[in-house]
Amino acid sequence: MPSGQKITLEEVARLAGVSTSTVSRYLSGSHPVSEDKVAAIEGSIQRLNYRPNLVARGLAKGRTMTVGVLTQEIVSTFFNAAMRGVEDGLAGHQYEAIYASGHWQPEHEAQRLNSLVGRGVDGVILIHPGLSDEVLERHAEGVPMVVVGRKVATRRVHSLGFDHYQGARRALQHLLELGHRRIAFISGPPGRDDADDRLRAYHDTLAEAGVEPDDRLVAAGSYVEPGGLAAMNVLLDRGLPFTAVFAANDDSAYGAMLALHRRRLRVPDDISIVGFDDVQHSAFSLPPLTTVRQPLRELGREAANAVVALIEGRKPPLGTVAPLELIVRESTRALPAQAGPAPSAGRPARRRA
Amino acid sequence: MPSGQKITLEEVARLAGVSTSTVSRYLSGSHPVSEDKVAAIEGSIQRLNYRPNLVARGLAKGRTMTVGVLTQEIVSTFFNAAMRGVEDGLAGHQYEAIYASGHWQPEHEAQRLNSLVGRGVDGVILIHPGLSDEVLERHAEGVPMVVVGRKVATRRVHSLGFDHYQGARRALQHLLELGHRRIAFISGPPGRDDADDRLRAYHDTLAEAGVEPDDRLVAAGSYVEPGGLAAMNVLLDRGLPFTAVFAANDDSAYGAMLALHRRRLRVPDDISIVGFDDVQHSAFSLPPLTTVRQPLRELGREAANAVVALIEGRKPPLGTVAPLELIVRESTRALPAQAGPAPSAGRPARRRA
DNA sequence: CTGTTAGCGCGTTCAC
DNA sequence: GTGAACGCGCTAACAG
Repeated sequence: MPSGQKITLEEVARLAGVSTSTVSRYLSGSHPVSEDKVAAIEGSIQRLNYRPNLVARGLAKGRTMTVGVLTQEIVSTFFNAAMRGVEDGLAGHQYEAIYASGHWQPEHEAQRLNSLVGRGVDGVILIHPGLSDEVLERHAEGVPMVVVGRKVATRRVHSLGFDHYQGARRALQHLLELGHRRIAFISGPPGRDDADDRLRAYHDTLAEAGVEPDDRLVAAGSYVEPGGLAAMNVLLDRGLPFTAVFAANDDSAYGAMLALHRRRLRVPDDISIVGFDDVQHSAFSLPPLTTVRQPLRELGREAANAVVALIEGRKPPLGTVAPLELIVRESTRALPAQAGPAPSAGRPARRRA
Repeated sequence: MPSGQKITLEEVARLAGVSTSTVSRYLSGSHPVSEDKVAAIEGSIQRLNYRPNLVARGLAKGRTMTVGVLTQEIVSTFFNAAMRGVEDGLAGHQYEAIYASGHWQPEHEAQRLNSLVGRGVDGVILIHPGLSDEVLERHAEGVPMVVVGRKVATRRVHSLGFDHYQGARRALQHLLELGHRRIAFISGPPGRDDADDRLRAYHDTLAEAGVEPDDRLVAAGSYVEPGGLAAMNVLLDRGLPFTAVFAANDDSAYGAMLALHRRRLRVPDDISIVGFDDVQHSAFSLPPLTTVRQPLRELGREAANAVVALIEGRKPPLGTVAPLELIVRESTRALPAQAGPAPSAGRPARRRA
């Protein structure tokens, strides 16, 4: 009795002694169906182990009840947190997500986007897209679109994101409050909004605190561990003293911490370090990392609600995006006020032998 | 001239002055089409910015050129490595992947699987499924199915996986070669094949080396950091000396390392530790973790090739799955042969104050 | 409430 | 080579 596979609505109808429309109506609940027919239909469905063909349904209705989610990398704890949020959010409604990734290549990304649309998704969510605003705008003509992680200067695409500038300021203020003055910065890939925002916050916050900026305290990272490691080495090799580092993201911080470890510098005893993102691992690194938490899952959830709203013709609730929060753990500590109360000169970091 | 959205094959045909069949043939390349018509069609497609409706195509052909990938968590560096491999592998053929996750709940998993099939995927890849062999077998009647990470005792579903037993043995041998004898083990969730294999390897390998097993040196972890942390605390609290720990996976190792750190025990000076998985972060932990690498991406690629073969009626190439490899980094070190050459008694770990 | 008739957009015979 | 039908499985508009 285990079914082969392809049972159609028609067979169910025949066995139940009704028309296909009746079965269809029963399935969708769009119109009332008499008690006895319902019973017959349910029995029929059971015996045949019928499962509706979503493809056919999609063609007929013009809607597939799916939304496409396009990220840069499926393989990334970072993106995934957002994806998980999208899953959560969609589950509440009747939609399902189908994912695709652009692998940081705009052309590939565009192609995947086309594929998603061709596949009939009712809406799309782009997480940190690399495509230009114009390209996005054009595509948005065809499907409801919401962009996560970047402001898109275009109505017609709904964009959602955090205030990285404020988040970064919190990190810097924390360091400042701990008495640090010589604070280095490991940047993210230049050109990306979020990376630029964090850099800007670095400059502004220090300036406001009366710390004169020193570009030699800034090194370029790449948002991944090897970049953080290299950047820290550059910083150390320049020979300028500093007592704390703000890394543009957690992964960079990990790379930097390894570089420090290699030179026998300890965190936070010799150098304090704060990251950005609060990826899953950050609560368990050695030492646990002080960082700025991005509630990505929540953001993903918001995004899901927004697309669904867009799809159903409502206007998406304006971003109630939570503010970025500083999570203080153990990679930062107050600068011992040993060399007098002078706040303008931190204790220089020890250099390698 | 930017299109609204829904241009159909028919419109393309009309504008090109040919029939829909001709356009269809041009698109699929199934039959030759005359030069001039080709030109007209191409022009028409360009001007209209036509994109085929994959849903309709799927209905008509009965194939959607997609394979469903079902994992436990989208949000997991571990699963994702395999997913990335699947993406790679599928890219080579014409297929695309659509993902879904079961969140460790078999019912949910079954439901998602149904949804994938209903959505018309031509095949499915299940990564570490929680569903029983019987359930899998039943579903496999409908779609080509390949299971990754678990042996399914059933023809009809093709399963692919690593030899965790051998991998774990390598880890233990490494520790043994370094002179360790008192080796603790932090297990994974009991009942899972891979976890059980690793535990078995622990017992066997030590026994073969003439080390008498001591169950008090085994603590239950859960494959996630908090579990590793708790397990290590249990181990330490038991008061038995040990000089090395084998953690059933990297995340457990991280938790364990944090526990050690809290008690001022250093890795590898006081305790050596080896993990399992080699997740991305492991090359950058402090210290970088010695671990057993699972080439998941390769495995994912194999899985992709296997489904495609199954779908196209060929028989999948028998698993050429690479052996697990030990990656020696800095979390393990030779036991200083201080207390004489006696190999049967390691230096006890210091206990907390 | 329910059966009948049309399509949804595209692939695929079948004749020409 | 090419066009005219028909059908994939299901929903929707139209009569009863």
